[in-house]
Amino acid sequence: MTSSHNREAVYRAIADPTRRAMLLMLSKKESSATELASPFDISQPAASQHLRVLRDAGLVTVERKGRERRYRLDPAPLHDVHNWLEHFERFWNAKLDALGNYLNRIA
Amino acid sequence: MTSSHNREAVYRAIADPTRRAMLLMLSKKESSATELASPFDISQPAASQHLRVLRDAGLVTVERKGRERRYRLDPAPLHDVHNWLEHFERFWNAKLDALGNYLNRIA
DNA sequence: TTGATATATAAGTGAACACTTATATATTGA
DNA sequence: TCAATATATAAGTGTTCACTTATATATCAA
Repeated sequence: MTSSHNREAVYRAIADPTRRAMLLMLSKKESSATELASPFDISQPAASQHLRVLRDAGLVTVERKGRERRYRLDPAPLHDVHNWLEHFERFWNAKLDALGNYLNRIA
Repeated sequence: MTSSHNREAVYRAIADPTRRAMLLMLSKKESSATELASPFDISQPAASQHLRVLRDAGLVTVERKGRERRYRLDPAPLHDVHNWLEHFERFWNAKLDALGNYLNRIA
């Protein structure tokens, strides 16, 4: 169980606002497919397809529970994105520093 | 100049590996379009189109310099992505904590 | 001025995307 | 057993994407 997920798939998965919202919902509580679909004005299959993309990206796990599927967040793949972003962190820190300096100068 | 950039555009921009690599290049040094295109096995217009997407997302700025265009990173829009990711940070911290506990237990 | 260089835009193409309706499958409860 | 519920998959469609070649524009250098 190498937890090997396509690194590309994560970026693709979070590129869609509906899927990002679903992930946010799952960060609050695990949910059924129906619950995850309910806030969105899309058909049930459309929601199911979004959940599939999230599954393929390794961002959620599913467990059958009666006739429901309980979806649970697996945030691990998001770590890749976070790590990538860290390459840029010093830049916006620098910008904020520059702003801070400027504010100090005029204050 | 409200620096208002489409929030969606950022996620779309970083969804492509070539564009992510370009952003990484620009985090090292500002570069011309040709320099940015050179590592990739794509046509000059394809690279130019990628740069356009990055521009539209507000991730780069351009300055004409003779017959070159100097591209410079503007990491600000990435902050949105970073902020969004922070909703999940506690989860992977929790996971790492659990791992840490486990390691402590067996060590 | 003319040719080379740097870059962008236009137009076209195939693949991927997000969605739909229709249908299949499994589970529950009457 | 049968109808309702929960979900996934299949098939089709219009849009977006990443790419190509062709072309336009601006600058530089001879």
